[in-house]
Amino acid sequence: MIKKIRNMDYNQEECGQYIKALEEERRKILVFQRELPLCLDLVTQGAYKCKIATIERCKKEITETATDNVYGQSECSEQTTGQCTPVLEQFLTIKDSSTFNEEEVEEEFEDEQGNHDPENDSEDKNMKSDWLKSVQLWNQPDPLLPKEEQSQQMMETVVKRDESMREDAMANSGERRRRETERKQRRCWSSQLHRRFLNALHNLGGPHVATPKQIRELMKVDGLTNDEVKSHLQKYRLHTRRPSQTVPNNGNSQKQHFVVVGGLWVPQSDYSTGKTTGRATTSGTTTTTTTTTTTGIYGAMAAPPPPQWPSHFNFTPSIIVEEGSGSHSDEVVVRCSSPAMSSSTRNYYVTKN
DNA sequence: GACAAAATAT
DNA sequence: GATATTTTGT
Repeated sequence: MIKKIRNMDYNQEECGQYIKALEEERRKILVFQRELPLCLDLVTQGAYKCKIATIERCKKEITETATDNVYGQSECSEQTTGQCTPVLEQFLTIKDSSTFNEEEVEEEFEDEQGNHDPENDSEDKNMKSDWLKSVQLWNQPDPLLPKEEQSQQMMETVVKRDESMREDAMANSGERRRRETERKQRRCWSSQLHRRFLNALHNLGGPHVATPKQIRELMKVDGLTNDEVKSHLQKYRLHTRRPSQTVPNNGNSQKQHFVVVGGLWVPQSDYSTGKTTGRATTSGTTTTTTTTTTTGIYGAMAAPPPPQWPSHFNFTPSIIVEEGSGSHSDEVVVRCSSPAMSSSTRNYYVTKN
């Protein structure tokens, strides 16, 4: 008897381990459920069937044990039930664990999504029962139907189930993707930050020589990422690139004018107002194109800036002053906390002098 | 809807 | 790292 129970426990343990392993694999595959829906299906089924098998075996064993007890009497009536109870518990927990694991997986999603809608629970359960129903349909085809139709039905069920699973997987992965690819908060390039950027750019020999990484390192701004610098640099390069002749700038006295200082576009107002100190001397790359008159300004420039770009910045001489100063403060880092503040430079490139 | 900035993908 | 594309805010 005890031997029997031990044997049973052993089998359960063995099967439990197997289930555990299957579920582990299932969890792993779940990550690739979109690519491997069938694998997931197989593993899930494997675990499920294994559980069912264990449950059935346990039932059988229990029945046998009960029968033994009834007829074999005394021996271990209390002990046996005492030992059988955990089996029952295990039986229950197995079932629980089967549902639990699905829920666990879902919880993982929910955790990632961060929003768990309790109203959907009933729906989930319905869906689960549907899933189980389909399994049942699978295993127990309508006895009234002829064989071909049964197999047809089975196939349909399989296909349907496959499709629904794939759809689920798609939906989940889509949801997951949406979560994963949630956009980071926009970085606002304050004038100060941009100044640092320009400064670094200048130190590195101009926008076409400097690399994002170098720039970032030179800027020494906490939390600033390569990507951000890269993006900014791209925009900068784009805007400082030689534009196609037709700059709708002519006669627009509203627009600010710019000059090239050391390969950097600087508003003429800043550069020509005598604010520019000390610069002009450094590296060989420094080509100070002196300012011209308001009208001829772009003619002297290698690449006139687009009407919009730097006009939002105040290219103050502090570009040079900050040079080499190892100090960096977080104050230059501005995160657009509210949507209203984000995006347009019109709003957030404010001079902080 | 156009546009620009910033983020993200290739 | 450079460039293209997408998303986002105005």
